[in-house]
Amino acid sequence: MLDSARDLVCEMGPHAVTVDGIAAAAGVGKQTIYRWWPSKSAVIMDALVELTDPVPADLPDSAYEAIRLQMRRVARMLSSRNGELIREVVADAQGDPALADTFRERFFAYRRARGAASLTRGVATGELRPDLDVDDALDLLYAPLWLRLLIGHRPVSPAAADRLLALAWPGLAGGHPSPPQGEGS
Amino acid sequence: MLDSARDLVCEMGPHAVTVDGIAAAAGVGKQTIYRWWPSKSAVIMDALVELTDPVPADLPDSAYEAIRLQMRRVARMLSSRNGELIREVVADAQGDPALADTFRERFFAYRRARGAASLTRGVATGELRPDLDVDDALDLLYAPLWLRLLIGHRPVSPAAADRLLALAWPGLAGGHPSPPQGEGS
DNA sequence: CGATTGCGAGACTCATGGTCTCGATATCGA
DNA sequence: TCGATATCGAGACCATGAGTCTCGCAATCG
Repeated sequence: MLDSARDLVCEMGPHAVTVDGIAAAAGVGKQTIYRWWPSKSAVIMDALVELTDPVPADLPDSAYEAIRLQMRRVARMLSSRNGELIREVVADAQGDPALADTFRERFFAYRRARGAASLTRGVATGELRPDLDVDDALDLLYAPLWLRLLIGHRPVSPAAADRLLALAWPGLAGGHPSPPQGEGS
Repeated sequence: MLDSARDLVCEMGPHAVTVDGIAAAAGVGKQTIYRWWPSKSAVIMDALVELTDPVPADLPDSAYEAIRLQMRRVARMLSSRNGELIREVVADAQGDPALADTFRERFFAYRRARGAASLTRGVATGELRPDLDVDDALDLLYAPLWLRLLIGHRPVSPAAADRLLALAWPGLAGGHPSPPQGEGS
């Protein structure tokens, strides 16, 4: 039933999702939904967490290629119908701190950890600069994709992922570690 | 009155803003609000556009410093109360394409153009690589700040802006233009 | 075969965006 | 000065959708 709810949520558009709609589509009573989930947002959250694809497992040895693959995967996910779910949850999370926490902990952080692993490995193998701040690097690489989903100013595509990685890479790999004139205020 | 509405919107939290609330706080009737704006979201949009700070005008000659200053300014804005307005608008924009368009055109693109100018100038002066894709670079630099506002996984601070710029800089300035093994699929 | 429980269905409450109406006030013309 | 008209605050009203309560049916259990 959790599955059926998830699928049925995906059926409809991003904002056309109502609890009545979910209940009707799933062939259950609204009360039954509220028996398991505390709120509509929680349902969508669970649908989101459900679709967490199984670990990709076999990543290339090259950190660059591994990260590229992960970025492409994220781009694909964000541009799929699942992206609509994410937009919905993120929208609801503004002004609902509890939901925001849940989203960060159960979805965002999980994916982020996977990306962090590749970066950490890259640091270990020397492909990435030893003093790399992994969190900053993750933001640099993935935030553009996420923002494109949320703002819609540009398309989220695997090609965009490739370009962004290529653009950011020298900084991550360890070109001259310090820019022009240092960075203190 | 447009101003008063803006201020009063800022008074309240991000999601605690209701049209009745705005009307009451502004000391006007709801109808009067709907005389000027088509929807609640439009009111907040206008409040947002209103606070577009006047052009900073004097930027340092160094592209790096100019961009750094702009990023810090954005970080400050996003972490101010105006950030709350933005969160509200972006949230509403999910599932309201018309509002999303308006936001992109009247707020996002405007700010983006300012950032693009600095980048373009940096390309002209040779500080940035000649083949730089300005749009990609803008995403790389600013998206992390925006995403931190919207997801809240990390704080939006001027220090973060500095770190992100420093991290991205080698790629923008023109370290080895192509990463390890090209970038074709 | 009867009692109890589970659940679909849908009525109900409440909040909020958006519309309609009224009455007071302020302006304009005579 | 006085009446007509327009403006606007106030708030009633409607629609929608989240979340709760109630009912009745049916399946299970004793």
